[in-house]
Amino acid sequence: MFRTHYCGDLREEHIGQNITISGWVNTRRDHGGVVFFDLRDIRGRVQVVFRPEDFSENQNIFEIIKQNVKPESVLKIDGIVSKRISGTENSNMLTGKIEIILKNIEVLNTSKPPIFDIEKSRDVAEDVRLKYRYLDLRNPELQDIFVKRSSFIQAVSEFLKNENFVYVETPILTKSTPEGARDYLVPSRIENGSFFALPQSPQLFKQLLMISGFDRYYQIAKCFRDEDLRADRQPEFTQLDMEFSFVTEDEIYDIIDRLLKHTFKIFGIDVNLPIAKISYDEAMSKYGSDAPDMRYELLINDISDIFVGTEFQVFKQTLESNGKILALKVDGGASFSRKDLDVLTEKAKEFGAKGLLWGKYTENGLESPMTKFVSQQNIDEMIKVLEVKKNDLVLIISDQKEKAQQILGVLRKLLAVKLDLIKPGVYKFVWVYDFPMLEYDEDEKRFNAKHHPFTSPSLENYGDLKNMTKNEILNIKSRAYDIVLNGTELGGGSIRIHKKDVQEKVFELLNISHDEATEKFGFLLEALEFGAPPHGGIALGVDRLIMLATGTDSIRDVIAFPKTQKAACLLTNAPSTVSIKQLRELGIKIVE
RNA sequence: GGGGACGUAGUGUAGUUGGUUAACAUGCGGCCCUGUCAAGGCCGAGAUCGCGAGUUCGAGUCUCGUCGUCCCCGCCA
Repeated sequence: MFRTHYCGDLREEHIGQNITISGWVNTRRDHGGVVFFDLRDIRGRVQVVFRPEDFSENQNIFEIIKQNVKPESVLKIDGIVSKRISGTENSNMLTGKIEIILKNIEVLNTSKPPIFDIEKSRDVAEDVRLKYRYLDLRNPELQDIFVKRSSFIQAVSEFLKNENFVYVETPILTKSTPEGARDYLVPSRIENGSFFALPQSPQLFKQLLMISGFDRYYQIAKCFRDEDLRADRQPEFTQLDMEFSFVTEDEIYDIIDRLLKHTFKIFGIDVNLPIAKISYDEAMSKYGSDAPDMRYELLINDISDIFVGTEFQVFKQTLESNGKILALKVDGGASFSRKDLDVLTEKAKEFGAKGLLWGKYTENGLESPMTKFVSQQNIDEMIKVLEVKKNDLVLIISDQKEKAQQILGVLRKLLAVKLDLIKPGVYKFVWVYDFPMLEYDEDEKRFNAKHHPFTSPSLENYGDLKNMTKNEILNIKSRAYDIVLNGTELGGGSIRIHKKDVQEKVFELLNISHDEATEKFGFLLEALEFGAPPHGGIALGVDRLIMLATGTDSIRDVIAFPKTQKAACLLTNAPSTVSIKQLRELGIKIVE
């Protein structure tokens, strides 16, 4: 038997017991006579004491202690749990009041010196960590994240079982639908020249499951998108995917609210219900983002009206081309240095701003590059409307509405960090609803679905699409919603289209021809004709959720074997070349 | 596709305006040490400064290229 207890579970209550533990040597403290070492397993670590006086009959053990009690070797220890000598307790360890008096030791395996210090692995360069990920994952902090991730999934299953959800697995080898993200493709051996695609989401399958009558479905679904990576984006990620029949938005909000409250307890986070709701338009105009961070105010203001009739060319041109003049008032920001303002300006330009206007309100009035061009009356009014106080800073972007909102949204986040407005341990959820159904792609000169093409429009009677103007079409809202946590989109969903004629009309709007729609989604359109129930659903990004809930800032910390920014696995060296034989079977030739 | 940061013993870092023996910590090896918990003390080994060109009497340091890791823009319905 390898163990009677886990190392990390031993406490004062076990004092006097003969126990057996197995684990890895964490640190060794050799005093020449008495030797201490910590043994570590998934539950924690405990101090083992080797007392030479106990082994005067057994010289062999001295050699074992010397040679094999080394970092990361794997030992089985028989011993007695003892209360530590008064004054030698370690309050930093959960097992710090006791220690194990070694009676017998068995070396289960040796270890080369680890590439890096396990307990400090998070300070090591990431490529080294990823190459030796199995060592990195011995770090208790990382293990804790994965244990919590596991508890989260278990709590989800428990909760959804009580709500009558059925767990169904959908295919990984599926059909390419080149809408949205780039697909990962898998060549077919049976039919050379044909390809499967890995799912970007189980979207269509879960809708089919609703048509099959499963009523409520969920899945912990692996999804794949062949797009460039970010700190919060991996090519392969996990979604908690759900779909409901006979459901309205409010019922979905309610279940997700309760699901989040239930599962966030695992992270020691209390979620206040109901979760707040904000319309897309309000989120954009106040927060400059469709994923507003509600942990701080710093709201965007529209000051266009003040400058109607101004001779200041920047504002004048914006207003003439139906743009907006938007402002952020930054409390105490007048103390920003020239360099601070340059950084903000650079950031604004990175996101497409033509420039960033600023004004510091000081003893001498407004100090700003625009005072030369704007009337004092306008400035006074702006100060009044924005309630600018002495020592405040005003940042102004004058541009097309959406762009100005987006840029100030970015600056808002930057300023919140700079001004330390974000208090640790605060978790603010918000639902965003009433999304526009479509957005216009300037490059391709066509409409794209903002959510996806199966999202129900919110208008019951959206009339003859052919007679609608571009602006009217852009004003159609969809029955889509996102759940946002601390300024990060955790997930999104929608009430789907369950009528064939509506789905066809939407395809038409998206400039997807009848033939194309039949080719790509014919199976769905046909299924909609066989009694598809009204349905809707949502998917939550599990990796992002765990990332936020555990306070890590990289998605790679919550994925056991993540990919690098070039989508490679440094541990296995994937992707890699394959044999000519494999390629021949697939009918694939590599072009140089 | 684009912008930026970084790359020096196993690991984490320092290395001045280019100057001859590349430093420190930790880890590793040896010895000493009976209450430590990042144990301590002494000794020792360990680096073609990511790779390749170039400038120079001389390059870790400057230039160009290249590879890799990270952050961001585009992209991610």
